[in-house]
Amino acid sequence: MPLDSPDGATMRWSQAFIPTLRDDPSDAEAVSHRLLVRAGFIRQLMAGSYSILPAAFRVRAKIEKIISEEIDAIGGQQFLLGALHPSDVWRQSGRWDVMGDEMFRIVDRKGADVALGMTHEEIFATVASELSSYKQLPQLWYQIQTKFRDEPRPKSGLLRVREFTMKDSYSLDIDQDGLDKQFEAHYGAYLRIFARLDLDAIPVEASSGAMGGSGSVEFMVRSDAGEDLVAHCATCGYAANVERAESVVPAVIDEVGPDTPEMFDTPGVRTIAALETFPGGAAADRQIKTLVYIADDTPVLALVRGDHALQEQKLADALGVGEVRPAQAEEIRELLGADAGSLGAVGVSDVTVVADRALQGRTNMTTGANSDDKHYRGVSIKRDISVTQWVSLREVTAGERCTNCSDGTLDVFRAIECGHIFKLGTKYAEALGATVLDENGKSRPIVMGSYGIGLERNLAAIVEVHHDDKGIVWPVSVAPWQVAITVVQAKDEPSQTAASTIAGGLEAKGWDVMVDDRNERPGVKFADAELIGFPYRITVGSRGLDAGTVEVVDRRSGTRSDVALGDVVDHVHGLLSG
RNA sequence: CGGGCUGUAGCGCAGUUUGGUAGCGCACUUGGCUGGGGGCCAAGGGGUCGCCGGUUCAAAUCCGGCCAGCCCGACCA
Repeated sequence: MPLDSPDGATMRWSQAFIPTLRDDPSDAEAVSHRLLVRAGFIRQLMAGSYSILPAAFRVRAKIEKIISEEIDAIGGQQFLLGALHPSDVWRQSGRWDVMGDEMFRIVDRKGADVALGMTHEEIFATVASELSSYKQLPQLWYQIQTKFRDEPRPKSGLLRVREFTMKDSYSLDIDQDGLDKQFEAHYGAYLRIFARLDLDAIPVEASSGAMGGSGSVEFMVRSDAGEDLVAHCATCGYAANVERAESVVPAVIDEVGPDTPEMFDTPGVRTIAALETFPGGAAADRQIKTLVYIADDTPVLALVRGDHALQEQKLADALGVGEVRPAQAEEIRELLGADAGSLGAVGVSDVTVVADRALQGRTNMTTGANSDDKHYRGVSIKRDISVTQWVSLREVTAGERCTNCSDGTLDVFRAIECGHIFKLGTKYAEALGATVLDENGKSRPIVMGSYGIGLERNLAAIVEVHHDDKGIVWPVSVAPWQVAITVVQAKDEPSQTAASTIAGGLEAKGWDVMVDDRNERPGVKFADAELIGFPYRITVGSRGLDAGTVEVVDRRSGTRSDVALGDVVDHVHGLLSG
């Protein structure tokens, strides 16, 4: 029996609302967006908000069921919290300001600030304040509920929206050890969920970003429609978001250089590349790139090798701030007295200088002199620059050596973030007063973790991964209907009768069946079935019935086989169960 | 928020340069012929041309403002 749908059901296409389109929608770029609209699963209401039509609702319901089964299996208790949040809990955690424009805010009739929930740490922590003893821990709480985020740029259909459903769970423990255990439990549950969704999700090290906390793993599904970049080593399996990824940087052998830096004229030179070709300049890997960023209103200098790119999230993480932004031209001039293109950190004090480790110990380097059209050569970093903090700041690129194993190289590819798990720690419990007494009668904040999966994004990711030039190819586990029965001649009574009999047999075995009884041309029905992506299709026509057979088509492989009418239910049941 | 582009029937589009009262394909309705890969014939229905204002005898078309959507970038638990 199929676990996913113990109660099979039959739908007649002539009664169904599945508005398929003959042409691709003009505004859809991503494959999943194009196919989900065209196959009649979704319609856009506004930017970042979609109507889920019946076929998509069925898929979403199956995804939801798989997720809740796996979270229940690790001890989850399901809740349903409000989507409307009072501002004060967000103020208590400090995120009322941090979230900025991404939070939808409304004012109620009394003039009070209210938010539409974008995540629920604050609310679960509020509920958790009723816990009073360590004996009540651990707890694992979750819900499946709508989140609202006013994304600056919704895109790619269901992949990036402003209103979506998320399964978010929260672990509550007395200590870090308990958190680690629940984190591991989620890690396993997530791998099982993605396996059942037929998504090849790679767990990767990630930045915790504005969530805070110590540990963070993203589950990434490789796809060109993805918005994240993942560095992956096929040899050892190392995988990390480029926001965190590291790689081996071959050492550059420097000359010792002069005793002090030498300033020299570089008229018109404003870029690393220009200085490479300038007489008396230097190769990019012998230059120091100096970037000015603003972190929490404070300027900082970020130093990377001339041929390396700064990873902004790494800088933000190093500084312990939510985000950093490049300084404006005026801010740069005010700070260093020169324009971008002639900047350097030599002799700079009173400013935080964060440098990439690839620069450690380098000598005889070239960098800007904080005076337009002038650079220094012969810069020895240890001697000439006061570095506040040495960290990894550079963004890895494909083809570089893996840091985790001796002989692997890194591949960098786009991926969809299908799930994300965080070790939050005590931040929210402390802010909202969720404390319990430990065995010594001492009050301690609850240690929390939070774990999210976006339902519609996963639905879209499945389409991104499972489709061909004819349409979607749903995995059996989440197909809106696992079988379509195409009645070739709708007016042929024996065909309709045979289709109903087969549908009844499959339904009794727990499968969801769509009978295409529409009075359409066969070609239309075949094309629609392929577009929508039923895993198996049975063709019932007078030609076959005369010989006592129907045709079974496997959507994925395209394999067709004639099966005796009396055997087809068992045959297809076998295919679906295998 | 910067850059690019687009709003005309349910969907895909033409018409805008050069102002003259809206058109094509698909879809839809009715009837008929068909019937194993988007078939054919005939007759129909459907549009405040994104919105507001202006110019003009006359605006889808020209001018001004606004709104919405898409793509790239910034941004993004």
